[in-house]
Amino acid sequence: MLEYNHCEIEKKWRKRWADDGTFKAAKDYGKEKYYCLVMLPYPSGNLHMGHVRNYGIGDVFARFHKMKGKNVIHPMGWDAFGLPAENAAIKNKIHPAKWTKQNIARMRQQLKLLGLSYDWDREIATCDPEYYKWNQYIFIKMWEKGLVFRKNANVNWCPSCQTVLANEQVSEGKCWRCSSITQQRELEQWFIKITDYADELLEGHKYLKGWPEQVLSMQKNWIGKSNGAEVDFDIVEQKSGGLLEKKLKIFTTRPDTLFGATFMVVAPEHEIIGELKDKITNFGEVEKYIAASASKSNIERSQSKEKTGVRLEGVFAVNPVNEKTIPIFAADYVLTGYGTGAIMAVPAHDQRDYDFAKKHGVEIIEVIKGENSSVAQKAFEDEGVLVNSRQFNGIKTTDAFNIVSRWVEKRGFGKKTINFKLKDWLVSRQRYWGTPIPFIHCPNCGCVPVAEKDLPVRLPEDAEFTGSGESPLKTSKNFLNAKCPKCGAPSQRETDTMDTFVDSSWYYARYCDAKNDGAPFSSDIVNYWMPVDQYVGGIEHACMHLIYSRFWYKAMRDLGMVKDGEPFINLLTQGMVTLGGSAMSKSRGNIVSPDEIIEKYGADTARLFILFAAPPQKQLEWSSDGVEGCFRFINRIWRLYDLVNTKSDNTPSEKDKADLLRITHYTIKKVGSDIEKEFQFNTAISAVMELVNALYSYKFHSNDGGISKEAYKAVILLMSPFTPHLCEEIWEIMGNKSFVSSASWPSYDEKFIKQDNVELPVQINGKIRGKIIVSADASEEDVKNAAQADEKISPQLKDKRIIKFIYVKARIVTIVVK
RNA sequence: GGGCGGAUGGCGGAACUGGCAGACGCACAGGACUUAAAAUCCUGAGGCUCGCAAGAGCCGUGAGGGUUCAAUUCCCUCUCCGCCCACCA
Repeated sequence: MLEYNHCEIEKKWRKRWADDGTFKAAKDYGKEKYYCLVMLPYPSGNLHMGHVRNYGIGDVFARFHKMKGKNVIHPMGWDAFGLPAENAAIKNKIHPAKWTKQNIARMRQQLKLLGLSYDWDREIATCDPEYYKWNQYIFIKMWEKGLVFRKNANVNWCPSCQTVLANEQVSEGKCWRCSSITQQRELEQWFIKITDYADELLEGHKYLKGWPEQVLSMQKNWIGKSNGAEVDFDIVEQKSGGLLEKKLKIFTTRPDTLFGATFMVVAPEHEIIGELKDKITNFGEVEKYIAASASKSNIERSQSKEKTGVRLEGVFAVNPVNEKTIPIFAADYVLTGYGTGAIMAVPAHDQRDYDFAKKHGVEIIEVIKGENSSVAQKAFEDEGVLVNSRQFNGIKTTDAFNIVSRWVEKRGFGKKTINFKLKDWLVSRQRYWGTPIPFIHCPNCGCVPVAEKDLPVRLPEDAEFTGSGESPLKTSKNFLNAKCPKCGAPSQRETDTMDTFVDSSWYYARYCDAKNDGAPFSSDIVNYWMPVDQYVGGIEHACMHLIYSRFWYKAMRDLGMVKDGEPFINLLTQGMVTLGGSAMSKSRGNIVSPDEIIEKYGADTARLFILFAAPPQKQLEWSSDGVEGCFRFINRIWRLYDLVNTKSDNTPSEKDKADLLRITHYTIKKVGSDIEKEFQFNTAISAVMELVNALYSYKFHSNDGGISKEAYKAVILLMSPFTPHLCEEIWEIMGNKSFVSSASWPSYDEKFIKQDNVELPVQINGKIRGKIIVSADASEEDVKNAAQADEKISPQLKDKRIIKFIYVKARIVTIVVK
């Protein structure tokens, strides 16, 4: 056979696969399906080793299950909207669409070089109107269902550029372009009511059996369900002593500590401060504090050790359980976005309240007593028994939660309630390169959705990208001016665009029916392919993308578009490929491109190497050490063809043949289970290496009745998901007319794997003292006799008494002596 | 501060459910082939001590303790590293 020429071989099979349509998903909806999905890339411009790993892993699953006889769908597309394109437009005066299309062309080329088994007919780019039309369509459907609403929210604002900045464009509180100090500014924004699904998102975890525990736990924290109570506190004016109509509603997870509430804290943004303006005697001071905390970034606010705050003089709250009047503070350690934005402070049993109370000289009352507990130095946050709590004294904290909240509820000043950390999804962006939100603002009718027949609302091509002033969409008169769909009055279009997480929340469904121009997809087709059988992507998407998608799918179900509620049944979160400790990314500038390796060694080597280097879930610090080893292994497989077909004068014994048969069948079993169950591609590959090593040391290739030829055939089949071009070439040389990619995965027979005799280590008092060979199904008595008779073991037992004899079947013999 | 992971030779990593730690590969060393080199094939190897050698003994999975005939694996305490969240009441 000729020398292994990766260039020619890989080129040849890329073309053959494309011409043949080998990887097109069949429209045979009666067949068992397998949906293999990899997270679609952002077209940053260049593939890096992290991509190779991600798509290499996906490709192994897709190819493996195709060989297992399933109808596989394995699509690819581009998450093509987003900020970098717009930044490039501002910096380099290139239109975002052009920049994005160039990048896609380049990266598609690189992906194709890797020989990934995609059905390219289903390729999508989220920036195409044919795709984002359906973002708009579904968005309007959600709006009709009451899932979309508008309210005010803060954005980062650069006063010098007069523009809204993304978090990413703000570093250390300064604008990325002009370094001005940024401000917070309130704008009316679009939201999606993901909180309606908070409970279901949590409950749905029980269906996600194939998800890593780590991701489920991260999502659980993110959704952050907590049981507690809302309690109303009356407010009195100090001067008149009169009760005000206004009440202060707080959320607490510790209603059992109500008697220990000695002050109240509201977030600086809390509306009650304005409402009590006339009653607060130090309002000037309070305003100053509010302004000071507004200028702090969230990070500053959260990192400050010091608990700052200001007392609202002239008003008091009344603790409803004991009618005590207690002071009210405004302090920025309380967040406006969580609960009611106000808390009752129980300094004895919450460290943050304790610190604040010490600083501002507020009373600390102990209401929970634990064993040797004391609140002299710090808060006591553990469980205990209620004290100083009137009729509840002596009750355990574990019971008190319910007892106290029921009592509060009966008395009418509060109720049990559930709170989530999960907030509604702010989906509007004041940017150009995203899906236009399809609404029109009419002076008569208000905010009106664009009629379905007029979708998509296309991005205008004449927008200007200066980086300053309002959103580029506002610079296009053609875009901006429109007629009201209801009354026809001259109106203006909404100029906000959608968060790109919208695009990636349902792309997997579009892949199933990617060319549909009458609907986002046909429900029947999606219901055949979905849910995704194996999703592969980075752990960094554990919370945002993987929660938004789950939500979106449930919302589509409630819109009658799909039948189930969970889009991804199994999830593999692959570890990042890092360089210098951080993930490869264009913005960090630590990209290692696969180009050089592909050119020098070929795509098969690149794929094999990244999968062999570590198990898929593990973080991997990049190093090219070992690439040569993988290339060598590929060459070893290549040359093995000649060796296996070489005439030999040696005749194998029955044992030689049985040994080769055993390792062959064992390897088939091992590789299949490593791919399917363990996700351990590195050990799957090393198992094949061992089989190849065994074939090299085997001396009877032509005289064994075809056993070694079968073993070699197994090597080619088992390696084909990892190094497909190489295996196709050898498969053809072996005389096969069809593709190895479409061949059946080999099967194994346990009867060949089972060994007649096993070697057992013999331990005496915890030390290995010898080895014996016994029949695999020998009885404990037989093993004991064999061990005692062994020439190395028997001297060790002399003059000793055997206390214990343990035989772990086919593993180890342990003797304990005295 | 909270949550979730992780730590094994010079390096990447392996070890089923508590059962021979270091599979497989890299790097390294020696040998064969070669005028020579590359490539290839074969062999060796965790550390320490003793021994010319065959071999023998001891130590060894981040540190310390525990359970067990037996611990990389289970329990307790601690250190370091990574990721996510971050004053969540």
